[in-house]
Amino acid sequence: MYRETRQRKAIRRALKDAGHPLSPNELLEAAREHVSSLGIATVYRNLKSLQEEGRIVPVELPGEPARYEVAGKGHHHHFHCRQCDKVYEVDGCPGNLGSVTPPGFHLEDHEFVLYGLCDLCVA
Amino acid sequence: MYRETRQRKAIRRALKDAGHPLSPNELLEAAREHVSSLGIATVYRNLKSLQEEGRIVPVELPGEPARYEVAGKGHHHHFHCRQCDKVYEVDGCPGNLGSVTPPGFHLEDHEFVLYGLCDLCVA
DNA sequence: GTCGTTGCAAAGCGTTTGCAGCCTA
DNA sequence: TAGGCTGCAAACGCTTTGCAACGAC
Repeated sequence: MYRETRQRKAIRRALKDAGHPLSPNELLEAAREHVSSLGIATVYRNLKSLQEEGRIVPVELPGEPARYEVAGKGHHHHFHCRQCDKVYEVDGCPGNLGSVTPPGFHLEDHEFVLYGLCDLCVA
Repeated sequence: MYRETRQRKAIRRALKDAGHPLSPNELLEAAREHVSSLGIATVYRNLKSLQEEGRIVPVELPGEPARYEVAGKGHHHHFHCRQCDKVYEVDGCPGNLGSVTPPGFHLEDHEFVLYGLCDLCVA
């Protein structure tokens, strides 16, 4: 159904190579290394279709534009470095969620974001 | 330093009366009940100055426009109802954060968002 | 050759800013 | 009365959409 164009390949490859969530703009710059004429509209369109296919998932952090990462990584959360602005995956989950859910509320999902300095910026 | 204008009063009152975080637009509609000529630019300007004064704090949820609540409530998190789109405060905190922080990283803060149905929407 | 895809430019949408007149202190 | 504040409209940055040309199948 979806065609494998040069642009689409470049976008998927850039996302995979990055290893951490990328914003549309970061993705544009990265993918332009392979397809220099790439336009931002194409990035958005492909992000949308890749999401619909389930190949990537949005990583939405409070007050930040959405970033995207490859799907299928299992339950995890993110660490946002205040210095370099990169977003890292963190495995595991604090759990203990029922204890903070108000009575009568139905909990379906949760998001969890850590803020601080990554190992590179600590040094 | 800051003048207590009708607009400013209406905005602060609307925020206080709501009892839960409001978006700029929700705030505009609520505050217009008292000052019908109120403009959205004034809402944004007052939100900014009230923040600088420390009277309100932004509540930023992933993928959502910022909402605002009155400051001074102590450590808490939020529950976002998927049905009515309201945001509620939840007291307490799962804790156990150190266990998910990657080695070498310096944890300074965290955000935590619950998703599901509020008690009104469950019923 | 078909028809989905691309790049450009224009349109949207939420937020910010410039400016002349207004109103609080 | 002075200078901060307001409302309007224009500007802004990010995202989406319209359209004609392009290119994967």
